[in-house]
Amino acid sequence: MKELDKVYAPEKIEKGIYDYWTENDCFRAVIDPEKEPYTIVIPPPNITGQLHMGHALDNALQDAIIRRKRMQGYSALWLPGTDHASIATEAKIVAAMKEEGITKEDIGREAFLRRAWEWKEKYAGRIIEQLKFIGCSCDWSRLRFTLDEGCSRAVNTVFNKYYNEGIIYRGNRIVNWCPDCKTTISDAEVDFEEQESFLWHLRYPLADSSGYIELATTRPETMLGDTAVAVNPNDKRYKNLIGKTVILPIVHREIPIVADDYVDMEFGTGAVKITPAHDNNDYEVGLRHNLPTVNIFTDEAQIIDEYKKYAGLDRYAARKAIVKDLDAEGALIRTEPYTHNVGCCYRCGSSIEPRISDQWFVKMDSLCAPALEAVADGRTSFIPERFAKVYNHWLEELHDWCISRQLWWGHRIPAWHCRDCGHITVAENEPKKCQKCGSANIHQDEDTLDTWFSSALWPFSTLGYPDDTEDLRYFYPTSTLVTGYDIIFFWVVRMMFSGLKHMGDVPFRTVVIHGLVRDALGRKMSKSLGNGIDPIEVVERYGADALRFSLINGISPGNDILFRDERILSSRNFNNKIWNASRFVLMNLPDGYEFSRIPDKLKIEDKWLLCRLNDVTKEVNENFEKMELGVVSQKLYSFFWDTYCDWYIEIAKPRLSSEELKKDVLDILVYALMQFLKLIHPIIPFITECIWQSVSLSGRPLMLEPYPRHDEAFEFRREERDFTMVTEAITAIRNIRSKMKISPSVKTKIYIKTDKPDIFKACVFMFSRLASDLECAEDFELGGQKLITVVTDSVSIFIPMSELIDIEKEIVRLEAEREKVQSDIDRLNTKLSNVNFVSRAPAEVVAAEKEKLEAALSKLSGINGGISELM
RNA sequence: GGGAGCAUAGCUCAGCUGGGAGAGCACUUGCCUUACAAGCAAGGGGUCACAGGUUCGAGCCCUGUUGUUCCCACCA
Repeated sequence: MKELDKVYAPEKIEKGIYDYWTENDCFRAVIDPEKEPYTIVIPPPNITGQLHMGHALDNALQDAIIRRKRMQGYSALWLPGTDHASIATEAKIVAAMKEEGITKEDIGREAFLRRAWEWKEKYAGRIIEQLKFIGCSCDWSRLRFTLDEGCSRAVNTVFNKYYNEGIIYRGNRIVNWCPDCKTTISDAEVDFEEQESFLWHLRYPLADSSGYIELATTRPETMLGDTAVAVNPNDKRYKNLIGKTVILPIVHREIPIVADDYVDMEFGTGAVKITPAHDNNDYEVGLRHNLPTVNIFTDEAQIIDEYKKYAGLDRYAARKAIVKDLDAEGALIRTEPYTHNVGCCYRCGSSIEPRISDQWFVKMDSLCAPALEAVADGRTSFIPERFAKVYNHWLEELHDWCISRQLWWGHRIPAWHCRDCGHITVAENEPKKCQKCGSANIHQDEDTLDTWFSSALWPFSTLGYPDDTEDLRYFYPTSTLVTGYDIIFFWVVRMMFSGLKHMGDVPFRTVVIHGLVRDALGRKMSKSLGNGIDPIEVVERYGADALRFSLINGISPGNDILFRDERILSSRNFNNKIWNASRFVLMNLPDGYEFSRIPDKLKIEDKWLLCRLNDVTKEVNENFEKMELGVVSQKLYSFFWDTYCDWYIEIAKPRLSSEELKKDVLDILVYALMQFLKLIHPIIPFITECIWQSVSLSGRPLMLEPYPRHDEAFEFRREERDFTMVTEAITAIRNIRSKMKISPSVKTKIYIKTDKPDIFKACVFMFSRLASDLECAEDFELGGQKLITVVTDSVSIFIPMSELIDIEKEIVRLEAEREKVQSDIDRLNTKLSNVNFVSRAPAEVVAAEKEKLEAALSKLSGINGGISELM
C-alpha cells in the first residue's frame, strides 16, 4: 500500500498517473460486438496556437462523459485530432514570415507548404500535449488531422460526389472578399462591426438636363462602378423619373433610373446608387434589372488602372479623392456623421469588399431539408433544447456556400482546367488529360477549400470514410458532440447535412452545447483585451483536477461561466479535502488491510451513510444522463464534504480507537471512499486514481472500474430518518451552547426527551464532546432544576445550567421561539383545514404537511415545558 | 427589423415534473478537536426585477412591462 504524501501536491502526481494509464493501455477503444459503442469525436482544435479556456471546458466535459461511459462498460471511443484551420493558420504563417521580411509569393507554393507542415508538427504536437496535461482520455492510436491522407481522400470523394450530382458548381457571383487575406470568405465568416462614418448626400444630374436626383451613400468611392440609380416603384416623388437616365459625375457615364422594391422610401432621399460589382444588395438589384457590372477594385481593394486619376489608391484614399472631386463638380450636397455596421473579416478584421468572381459553391437547398428533419423528428437532439432553434434558423436561411479560397494551406480543389478547351475536369485523383478534349495541357485549380468543408466530414472521415471500415460501421453514428454555442452554425449544421448526405445517418445522437468561459468581469477572453487566463498556468499552479472541477462545478448547460480566482481556489480546497480525508482513512488501516465486503452488522450511522451514498449515486447517474454535470459535481461535493467528512469521519473516530469496533467502521469508511472515488473520477481523474492506487489492492486502474449504480439493498430509509434526528439534536445543542457562550471545554448533563430513546442511547458517544452525562427517555421528572430548553422537529433537549442562566432572558428567548412555532402551526392548520388543499393536493404532499404540523406541535409542547420549568 | 438568454443573499451562480428558497466566496462569533487553518463548529443575511393571470398553492406555468446580454438580418 502506497502512502499518500502529507501535502496534496497535484504537480507531483498527475504526470505519473497519465503515464500509468498509457502504460496500461486504458485509452484504446476496442471493437467488441458484445459491447455497445459510445463515441465522441473531439471538436478538433485549430493548430494556430495553444489550448485556451474554452478548449479546457469543452474537453473537460467530453472527458467526464467518456470516462463514465467507459467505466459503465461501453466500448468508449474518444477520437482526437486537430484542424488545419486554413485561413487562420495561413494568416499566422504569413505574419511570421513578414517578421523575416518575406512573403509567400517570394518563396512559392511548395516552399510555403513545407513551412506550413513544419508549423503543423510543432503546434498540433503542443495541443495534444496540452490535452494530455489536463487529463483527456482520448484514444491516441486513432489521432487524426483534417489534412491527413485519409481526411483528404474523404474531401475529394465528397467533392466529386457533390459535383456529379450538380450540388457543387462553379459560378461567377458576388462573394465576400477580404483584401488583406486576399481570399473569399463565407457569409458565416463575416462579422459585423459598428463603425462611425459619414453619409454623403450626392446629386446626379438627369441626362435630359431637367434637374437632378439626390441620393445618399456611405461609400462614395464606389460611384465609379455605379450602373444605375434605384427608387421604389411606389414612390410618388420619382414616378416620372423611372426610365430616365442620369449622368454619373466624374466618369460621365449615362446610367438608368430603375424601380425596385428593395429601396426604402423612408430612408435618406429614397434614391439609391446601384453598384452591382461591390455591394451584395446592389448585385441582386442588378440581376433583376439586367444591369452591367463594373469592377473598380484590384485584389487589394485599390482602384484599377482604368480610372487613371485614382489608379492604385486604396479604398479609403480613393474615397477622399473622389469626395473632393464630387464636391468640385457640384455633386456633393452635404456630409453628415453616420454610424453603421460594416462587414469585417472574422480573422483579420479588415472590411470586407464584396466583389464578383469565379468561385466554387455548394448548392444548399437539397442538403438543408434532411438536416432540419433529423432534428425535428428527434434523431438528433440538442441539450439544452433551445439551441435547436439556432440550428433551424441557420438552415432555413442558408445561401449557397462559397467553398473556394484563394489560399495555399488547405485541401486543393480536385478540379483541373484545360488550357486548350477551357473544360474543367473534376476527379478524385489527378487525371492525365482533359475529360473533354483529351489535351494533356491541364492544370489543377489554384484554390483550396474552406476549412469547414473538411471539418464537416470529421465524424466519418476520421473513422475511415470513404472506405467501409470496421471502425466506421461500429462507431458511426457517434453518440455525443460537445461544443460551444458559438460554433453551431459554423460546424454543427455542416456536419449534420454532410453526415446525412454521405453516410445516410446523422453524425451524432446528441449535441451538448456549453457556454463561453468569460473573465471575472464577464468579458469574453480575448488576445486583444489581454484578459485570457491560460489553462496551462492554472494546471501548473493548482492541478488539472482543480481546473476541471472549477470548469464543471455548478455550471448549467448552455450558460456562460465566469472564471474567477475563488472558483479555482474552492476547487483546489475540495481536492485537498479529498486528499486529507483519504489520508486519514489510510493511516488507520492496519498493515495488509484489504477491503473485502461491507460488514453484516451495520450500526445506524453506517446505514445512514450508505443510504445517502446510494442516493447520491442515483442522482449522479441521473444527472450525468441529462448532461447536468454541474449538478453531478455539486452533489458529490456536498456528499463528500458534509456527509462523509464532517459527520461520518467525526463519528467514526471513537470507534477507530477501539480495537474491537475498528474493523467494521474501517470497512465502511473504505467502501464509501472507494465508491466516491469511482463516482467522481470522470470529473477529477488524477487525484482519484492516485488515491485509488493506495486504497485498492486490485492492481487495476480506477478508470477501468465499473461505475457505481443505485442499489436497492442500501435503501435504509428508516435509519436515514432516525439518524437525522440525532444529527439535528447535536446541531441544536451546539447552537445553543454557542449562543449561551458556553466554553467548548465545559461539558454538561443533557436530557433528551424523545419517543425513540433507544436510538439516542445507541448514539451517546457522539455527544461526548458536549455532554458529561446524557439521559434519554420518553419523559423526565426534572423538578426544580434551572434548564435551558432547545427543541428540534423531533426531540426536546434540556440542559441544566443553573449558574449560567439569566432566567428572565431565557424566558424571553423561549417565548420568542414559541411565537415562531405558533405561527407555523397556524399556517399549517389553515392549510390543512382548507378543503381544496386536502382534496386536490397529492396525498404525499398532504401527509408531509401533517407531519410538519405534528413536529411543530411537539416543539410547542417542549417549549411550554421548558418555560414552566423556569417559572 | 427578427430571435434567444438572463434578472434569486454583499459578489458569482444553482434551484428537477409547481408543494414555503440553496452553494461557493465574502461577513460575524468561537475553536490548533485523532486527516485537513487550503481546516472545524455555530450564525447573520433574500418583497426570488415589476404588474397582472392560472392554481388549493407560483422563484418555477401564462400575458404584459422594465432593465440587461447575446445571436441573426444589414436600409444605401
